[in-house]
Amino acid sequence: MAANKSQPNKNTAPRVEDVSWQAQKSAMTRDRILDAAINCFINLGYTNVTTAKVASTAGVSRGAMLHHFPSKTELIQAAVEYLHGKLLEDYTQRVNAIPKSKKGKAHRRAGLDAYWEYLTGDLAIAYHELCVAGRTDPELRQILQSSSARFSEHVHKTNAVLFKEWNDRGDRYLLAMDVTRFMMEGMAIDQLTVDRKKRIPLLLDYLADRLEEIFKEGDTSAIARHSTSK
Amino acid sequence: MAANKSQPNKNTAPRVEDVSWQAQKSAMTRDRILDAAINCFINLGYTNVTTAKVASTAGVSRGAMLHHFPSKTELIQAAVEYLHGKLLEDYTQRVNAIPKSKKGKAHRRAGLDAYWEYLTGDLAIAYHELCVAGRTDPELRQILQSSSARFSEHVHKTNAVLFKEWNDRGDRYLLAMDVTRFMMEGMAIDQLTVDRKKRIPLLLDYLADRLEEIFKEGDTSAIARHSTSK
DNA sequence: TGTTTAAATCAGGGGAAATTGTTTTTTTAT
DNA sequence: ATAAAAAAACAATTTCCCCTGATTTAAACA
Repeated sequence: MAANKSQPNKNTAPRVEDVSWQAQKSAMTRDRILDAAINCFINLGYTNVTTAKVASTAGVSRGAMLHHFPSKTELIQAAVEYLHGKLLEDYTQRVNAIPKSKKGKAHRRAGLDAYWEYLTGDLAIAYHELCVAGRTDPELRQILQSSSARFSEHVHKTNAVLFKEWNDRGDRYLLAMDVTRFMMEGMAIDQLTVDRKKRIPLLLDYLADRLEEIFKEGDTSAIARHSTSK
Repeated sequence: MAANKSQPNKNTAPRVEDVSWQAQKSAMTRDRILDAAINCFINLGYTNVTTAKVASTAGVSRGAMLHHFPSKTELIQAAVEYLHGKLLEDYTQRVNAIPKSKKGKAHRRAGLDAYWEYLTGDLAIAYHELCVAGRTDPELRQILQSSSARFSEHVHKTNAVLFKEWNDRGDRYLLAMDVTRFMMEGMAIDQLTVDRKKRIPLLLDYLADRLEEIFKEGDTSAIARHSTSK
């Protein structure tokens, strides 16, 4: 579950330009620890995470962890950044897994489904929990803010690439992004409390149709109606 | 902010069938404590709430609180039920505050705004936090579940009365309810993290237009489009 | 190749802080 | 005067963070 990197092989003669074996191993346990921290977020919830739990989950001693993260704060900080990275990776991976054969409407619909899978995944749930906890935990809030700035930047760029066919649509693009995001986030959050799985596909269909409406070539009725009602 | 009940008046002669003054006073401090507990949820976050904090917030001693709630669990339990009551009251109050003069589209739009105010209010935010915490706290989860069953029942009935003009619309009614709820919940959650106030009215306008579309008399295109895409 | 050196890892514990439930004392109303 | 309610001090458990000393391992060098 933890690091799926290849084990450093003692028999391969390391060349001088290679990072030393020790450094490799060190980086590996560092990642093991961060993965363990994220798993603790997922399984225990942020408030129940202690350094001891993370260490035991990672399978390292607390003393060992201390070499990488001298204090709990630094551990959390690193874990949040690591989580941001994994979130981005998870998302782009799901989007990239969409068959290239899908075009137009089918492609957009597949994108919605991918986003849904992402949102209801463990990583996104844990991240949401962190945000909620940050409301009353100034230190965590600080960490999240400084880290999420870079994250948002990345997401924005990634989306601009993924949806380059639409991002010259200005307001429509922003509207579609927001509607999708908020509605699906709302659905995902609700999923935590009550099980309404049966209605999910129905609602995704509805949302997909609304997006088609927004992006319909030359049709400005949705926008027009919107701006007049304001 | 706490109890806005009238102080029990010593001069009013209590009749035999009246509850005794002591009982009144006792019930009053009970409510004070529960209000304090909810304020603690709001200000400290569920995980940071301790019995001592609640007592000091309520302005009573811990010993006094023990008379009403012998253990922390019982306090939380009572507070959750109390919160459910206040949520329902908050919501219906906002809806009832809509001027009777508003009809049709304007009425629906006012309903949306009222729901938005409710969702972004302290009570709803605290409740959401409880739900999130319940994911990894079995005891709290239990409490929420047993209490939310009754709550959902109430909400359902209340909505059926509030929106009696539409709840004979079957699927359309359910669709509108879900879309509204999820999109607005998503927006409200996001509000916790980043400040996107500028886009909120825009999105509420869009949502309002979609609801009008759903409820447009005789027009089945939205539903038709939806069910065919399934 | 044998030896040295420095880094990484491990095991355990100290000790402070916080929280909960109990018990005792004081107040208040009947 | 008495019984309920509130206050306050008490006790004991638990939790959790950080540090110290010992051990292993890799790399550096003669």
